[in-house]
Amino acid sequence: MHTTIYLIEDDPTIHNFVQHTLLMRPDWHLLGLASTFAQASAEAAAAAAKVYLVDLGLPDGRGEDLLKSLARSNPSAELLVFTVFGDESRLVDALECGATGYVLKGCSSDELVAAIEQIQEGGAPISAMLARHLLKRFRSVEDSLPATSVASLAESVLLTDRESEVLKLVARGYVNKEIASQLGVTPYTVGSHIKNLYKKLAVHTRVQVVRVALDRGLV
Amino acid sequence: MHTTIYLIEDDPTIHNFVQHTLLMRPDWHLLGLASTFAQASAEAAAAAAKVYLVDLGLPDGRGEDLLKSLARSNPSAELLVFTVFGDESRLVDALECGATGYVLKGCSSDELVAAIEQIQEGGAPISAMLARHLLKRFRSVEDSLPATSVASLAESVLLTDRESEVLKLVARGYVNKEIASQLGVTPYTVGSHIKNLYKKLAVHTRVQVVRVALDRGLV
DNA sequence: AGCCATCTACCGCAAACGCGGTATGGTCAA
DNA sequence: TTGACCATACCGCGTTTGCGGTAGATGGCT
Repeated sequence: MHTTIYLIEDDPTIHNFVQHTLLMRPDWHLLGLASTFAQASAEAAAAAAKVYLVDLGLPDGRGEDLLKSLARSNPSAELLVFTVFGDESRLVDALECGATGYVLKGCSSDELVAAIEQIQEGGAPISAMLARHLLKRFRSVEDSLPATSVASLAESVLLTDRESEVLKLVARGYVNKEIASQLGVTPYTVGSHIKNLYKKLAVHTRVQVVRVALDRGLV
Repeated sequence: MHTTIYLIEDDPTIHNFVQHTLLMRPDWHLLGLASTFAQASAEAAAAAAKVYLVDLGLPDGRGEDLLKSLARSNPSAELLVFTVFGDESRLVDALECGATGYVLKGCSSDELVAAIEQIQEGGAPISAMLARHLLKRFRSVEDSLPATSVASLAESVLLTDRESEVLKLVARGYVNKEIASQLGVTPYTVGSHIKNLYKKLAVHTRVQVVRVALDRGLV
């Protein structure tokens, strides 16, 4: 079935992931892409896609506001939110703003495809993934062995020992210099670990790291 | 009883608070004061005070390290930690480093005096205050009517509506610009509220704000 | 009417952070 | 032995924070 998709997302990693995923479904077409709130405001509605993938964490505006205006201007479109572990509170806001489902950053390509299919069929890809999310907390690791054909972001949510350690200290409120002296390394190194944590967790600030840490029971 | 005290703390608000408090006990003498880790390392041990009040959040070093060295150099001294709501995790570290008690930032002068008395008598002012801390969560406000003669920090932990709102949003991971557009004010205003929050809560970073928000069940 | 708390807004400055790099050495498995 | 992964360390650059001010507008309380 001929489905058109529009992506609103600032993170290039996600761009690649989505484009990669769409290779699995040649009948789906990525109509366009906006990297900023401004661009999305100007172009997204006119694209008239059937499915909008909307990131909440744009650099220059709130994804929630985009959802609201898209819900008004394109009432027949399906709005799918791109979100992260630990964003439940923002998510409910987003659902109130017109989203009918969400996709976790860190999901596999299969999951993204499934979510888009569900939403096309009138479903709301919410509870299934939320269940999956809750499940993840009570499960250690092994279940997602190399079964996915496309490089997924899911693989990158496995943190190294050092990263977990740094994550814990960040969540406790230490600044980089303190963490460094506590671990006996330089602040540069701590910065590197945090940088990698951000990539893996798809977050951009330390407070968001705290929320992930809470989700994982590391505090 | 002639007691000598040495204060290690960078926050001038706390300096004033302690000096004010010591007016209540003319027989107690503030031997000296260090505002930085460096100064404390150089001068604190030589002061040979009976009681050391040590802040954990020095700008240029970890209070925990000071505790360790003081415990070695001045084994007969009593080490009292200055800490904040939400610092329980750091606190246990501190206790392992040689502290025998702690004082909450935000306590009243009476409480500080009581803690110092307790520690002098060989007690460990820990569980009593922890109990008090837990109690505070399940109690709304009225109990600390103008009974304390000295301006205490306790009065300042009462947040305004707007501040609570901002606190919640900070804890959810929003950056100032997002909070501003969400509340319909400028980022400057958000900055002002956060500035006041920091003063009231005696913290210095947003992650520490998250911990306070958790303590108060605001997330 | 005066006072005080609150919310708002702005400024400048220093520090910390976020993000893009690059690079080296160690370990471990293919 | 050749990758890979990891931990470490460093740099530059732009943005955001943290913190010190000041100040107008409002609304309530005395």
